Amino acid sequence: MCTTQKEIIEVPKPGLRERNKLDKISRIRRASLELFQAKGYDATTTKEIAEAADVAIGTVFMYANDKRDLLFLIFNDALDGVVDLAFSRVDIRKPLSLQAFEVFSHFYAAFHQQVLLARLLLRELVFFSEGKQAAQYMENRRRIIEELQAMARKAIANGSIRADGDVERIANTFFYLYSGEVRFWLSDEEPDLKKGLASMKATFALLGNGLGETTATLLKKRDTKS
Amino acid sequence: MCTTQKEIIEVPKPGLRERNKLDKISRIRRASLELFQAKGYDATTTKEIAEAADVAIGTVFMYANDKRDLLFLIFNDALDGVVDLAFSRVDIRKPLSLQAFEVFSHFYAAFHQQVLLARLLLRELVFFSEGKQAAQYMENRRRIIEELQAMARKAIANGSIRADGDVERIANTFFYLYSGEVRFWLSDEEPDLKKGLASMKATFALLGNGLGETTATLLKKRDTKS
DNA sequence: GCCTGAAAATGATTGCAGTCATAAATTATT
DNA sequence: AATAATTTATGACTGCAATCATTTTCAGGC
Repeated sequence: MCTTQKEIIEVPKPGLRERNKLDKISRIRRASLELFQAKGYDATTTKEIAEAADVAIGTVFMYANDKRDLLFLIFNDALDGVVDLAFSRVDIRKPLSLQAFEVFSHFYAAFHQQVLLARLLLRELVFFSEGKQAAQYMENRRRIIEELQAMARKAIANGSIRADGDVERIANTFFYLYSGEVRFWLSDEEPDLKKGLASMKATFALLGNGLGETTATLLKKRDTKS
Repeated sequence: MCTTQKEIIEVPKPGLRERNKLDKISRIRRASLELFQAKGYDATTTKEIAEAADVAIGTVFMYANDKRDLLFLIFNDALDGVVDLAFSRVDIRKPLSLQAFEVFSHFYAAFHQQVLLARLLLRELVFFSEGKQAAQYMENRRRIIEELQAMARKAIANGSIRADGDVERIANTFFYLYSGEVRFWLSDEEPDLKKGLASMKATFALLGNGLGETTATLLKKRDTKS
């Protein structure tokens, strides 16, 4: 029976070693979160975290390349979930800029519950991270951009945005604007969720409408054709 | 003669103390630059910098709050100059997105000469810096945004962009796009100046033209009117 | 030229992030 | 069941960033 079951289910055996490992990581994450919240990031020492997690200091640095990597360890799983949720709710009938806004608003909601840590996360987050956990974060970001590209592609197929657009550029542009907006929002002492969202929405709309530099040209062309 | 001269020129006397100070700062800057370039940022110790600059370690931390602040110390003066140059060359007859592109292209040129350090600078640079030198950098950024706003205002007066635009939002938007673009560019192993500039130009043009979400609406309105 | 207060400079010291040689725990092999 | 191989865990230790009590240097008043 047992052997049969083993053969039927493909990946059912986490293995003792693996389970121990995950348990330790989990304890480190919890300890980091609690101590960072209670004492602040700088005031918390990695040794304290190790003690609270009941592991040796060396173990902490097995799962986080350095202290800042612990911030990613804390957020990564949660953010993966947010990405899933955010993109499962897009409505491709809406204007693309609004779709993008709604996607990113989920991130705002998540960050708003952890302003202090979110601020630190974004402070430490940069294009050139190297930590184990930061790598997962980067992967997450790649996914976001990919999904945005898919949205842009559909919008073009839809005819809801101009057809000459480069989906990669469009996706990156939304991401750059989001990055700027969210940092600006979090740089406030006590970030206001509604205000932050309104600002991002307006900025996305600006991209949607454009500055109007070519409007004149566009109208002229049409006149000539018709 | 001397006393007369003293009275004529308003701020001619730097004072010995001030001169010593500036000299020390200058030596620290030079030593930091040389060592960071020669050995890399992480491999260089602050003690080495102090020795090379012929000052005590404590003195280094009088003029830089921390090690990352030294990066700003290195770049600040140069960047101030770049800002001056960049904005002195704007041609308000061109499309706003092109003006902005030309402004930021000066930064690309500057960073291109110091890719490694520029990467580090932008890695360490964030919205929430606190160092003495970082503060100067922030001030610099404020100036950039202000100038961008002025450019947007003129463009509206010009009639070269839609009049309903919020200049603050427009300026921020350009800055966010630049920030994203420049980081993406520098994240490449060996950043290509032309490619980087072309990418920023295209992204700015996208903002200028918009995604075309409202084009249909716009044309319809016009048809109704005429 | 001397005195006093203030600003700048110093470097021994401290506390922490992160390492690494060693050990323990788990899995694989016979 | 014994042994080998591999992965995970450990914590004493190291090197460095950053501090701060003390000393030195300068300016301005008398």
